[in-house]
Amino acid sequence: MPELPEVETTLRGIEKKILNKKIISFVSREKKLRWLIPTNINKLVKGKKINNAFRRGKYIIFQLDECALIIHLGMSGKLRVFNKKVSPKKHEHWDLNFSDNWTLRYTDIRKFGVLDLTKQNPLEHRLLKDLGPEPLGNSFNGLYLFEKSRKKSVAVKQFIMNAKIVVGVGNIYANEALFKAGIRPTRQAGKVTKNQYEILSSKIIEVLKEAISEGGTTLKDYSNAEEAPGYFKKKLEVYGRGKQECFNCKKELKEIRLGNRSTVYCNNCQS
DNA sequence: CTGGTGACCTGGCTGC
DNA sequence: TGCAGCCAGGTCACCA
Repeated sequence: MPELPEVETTLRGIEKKILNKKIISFVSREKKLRWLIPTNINKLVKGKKINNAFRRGKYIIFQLDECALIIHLGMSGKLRVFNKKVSPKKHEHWDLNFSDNWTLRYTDIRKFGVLDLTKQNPLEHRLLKDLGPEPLGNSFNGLYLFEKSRKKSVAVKQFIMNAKIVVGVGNIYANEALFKAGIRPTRQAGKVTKNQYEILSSKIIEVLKEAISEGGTTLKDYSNAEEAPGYFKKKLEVYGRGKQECFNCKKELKEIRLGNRSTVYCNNCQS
């Protein structure tokens, strides 16, 4: 499901309902998502509160006293909050229950998501320690991409989707940003010029910010913490539009597979 | 090191 | 209607 804007939207939707409230229980109905869910979570979070909730890349982190929960939504994960008794349905894998009767519930059809607990600094966790800069942070820019990409033969689309280079750019927004920047996704990363990386970095930022302001992109089943869809889909220019006409030049958009991901671009507008 | 592929899961859609 | 095959917002593990 979710790229950075969807994770950000989810976090904004849940945080005010869960911060600084006493946790009465953690309940899991599934042993394993992408990896095993630690069996000691309830013991370690019960009676504590979430002091801080933040996003790093596509991970959501809840910082408690002496431990942190690390959450990733995978392809189909969702978090939502509610304050009435709702019995869990299929694929609703875990709940965090608070003393004021609010519940945070995780749903994930495909179980590619992650739930882990660490007593260390969560940013040093094995899944987080090698992540690249935040695209909406101040260390991300065209010069950074240019320098990181020298001598790399990988396609520029796979390059910007690599979380060790920059976090949060998934398939939808990679396609969109490359279209806006006029760069063909198949170009070797090391052959994209500094000037083009300046444009590309600003388009990545632009498309992510706009998607956040629209509440993310709902293709099939993404919904935020209040179960509302995102509206960015209406603004997609290439993703999901293979063989349709380019909004810019009216020629037919090409759809190929790159690194096993569907990739759409305009052969005329992107070079 | 790098790039490429398979793996993890479930469900929806397409086409025979 | 049935069923096989393909596809999906991610990303890690493993191979050459």
